[in-house]
Amino acid sequence: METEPVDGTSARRPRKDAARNRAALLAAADDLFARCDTPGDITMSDVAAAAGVGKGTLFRAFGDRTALIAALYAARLEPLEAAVSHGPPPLGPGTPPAQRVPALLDALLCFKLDHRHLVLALEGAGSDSPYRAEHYGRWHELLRSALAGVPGLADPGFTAHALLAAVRADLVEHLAGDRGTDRDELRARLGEYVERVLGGP
Amino acid sequence: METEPVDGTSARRPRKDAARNRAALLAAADDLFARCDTPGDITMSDVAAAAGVGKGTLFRAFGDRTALIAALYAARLEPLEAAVSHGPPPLGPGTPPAQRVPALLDALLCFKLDHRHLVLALEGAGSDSPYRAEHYGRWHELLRSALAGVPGLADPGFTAHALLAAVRADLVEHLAGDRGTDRDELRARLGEYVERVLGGP
DNA sequence: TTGCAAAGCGGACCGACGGTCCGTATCTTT
DNA sequence: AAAGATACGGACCGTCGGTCCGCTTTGCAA
Repeated sequence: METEPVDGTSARRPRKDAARNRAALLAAADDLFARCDTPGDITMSDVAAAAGVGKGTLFRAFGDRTALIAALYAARLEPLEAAVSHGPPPLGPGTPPAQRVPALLDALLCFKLDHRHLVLALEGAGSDSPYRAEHYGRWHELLRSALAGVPGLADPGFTAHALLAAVRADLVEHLAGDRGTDRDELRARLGEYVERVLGGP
Repeated sequence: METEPVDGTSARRPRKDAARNRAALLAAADDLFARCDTPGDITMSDVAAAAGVGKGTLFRAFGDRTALIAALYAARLEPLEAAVSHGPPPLGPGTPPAQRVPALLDALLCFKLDHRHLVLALEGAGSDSPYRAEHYGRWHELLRSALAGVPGLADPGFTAHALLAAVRADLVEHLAGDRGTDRDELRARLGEYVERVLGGP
């Protein structure tokens, strides 16, 4: 006898305490990463303790450290991804490349400025390169397709990689955090740079 | 009574066995990092064992893991740094920026292609960002000063950061290693990109 | 050549961390 | 209410970077 509901999602409703603990863990992790200087300073035990649960619960809920951070990251990134995939211009689809490319990069820069601790934690957590993360692939493809509409660009794929590299979390952290560059100044610098890549005046 | 020689260098000649062991350790580490898939797979004990010395010797000689890798890196980078600081054009000083900037970045790209394992090991080793490494500062300053001679560039400092980001080790690894992009094709793509940044209309 | 400190050696040892396990407690369903 | 399923939690484990200290080697000097 099959009690499984017919909708394709094979996910069963989590138990109430499980859901509550998961939320507590996310909140605790977010808070801890926000306060600390270096993401590496926060241990998994710290997170579990701060959430008031055992370590087993933490690992049961998320699997491993990387997945925990990825879950945090995904939650914060979701509004931006929504704005990009079905929001109004200049981020949403249907915007001419000459406006959309700078807008995308500016949004990404702002996101990294606003969530430095998270992005640093994510890039520092995985032992494997950030380029294998699924969300990088999405952003690259998005930027590549936008760049494809810019006249005179020989290789939108490489250009997309290079532009995304200019807003990498640790570079942003270096400029904004260590060297204390002002947020708006940084945005302006990036804007000038992007315009130059796109092709002048 | 002062037995210290008068020349300012307070470094005492290392003992013969120490020098031999240090060399053996460097060779062993280089070999191991070259063979492995992921730098993280090589432990300090592995290196010591491969060199035929104890772990204490390894840490006595280099201090910690990061320093070991940095020593390897510095040894390999030295010829390039020499070519840049007092070699002939197009790398050496006295080259017009329009030629020197592409040459520098191409040389850096080739270096990272040739020493992928080392650079990945270095960037992956330090828990702190690569931007705090001293050699990054040197390359940034070098590139910045070259870019200062390019007309119409609003902020050579940011541009230098952005261009250096385009040849970061893990991006190069992603393109050349994972996606299997051909070496010369990659160089060509980078060249086009750099020209575009340099040569706005 | 012999003596003797200083320098170096090496591997047992340590603390920390990510991750696992399983007896017990809690929830959900009938 | 009873039973089965699910989750809890913290003791536990393997590994790794790094330290410590008794023993050996080296190089200087008499």
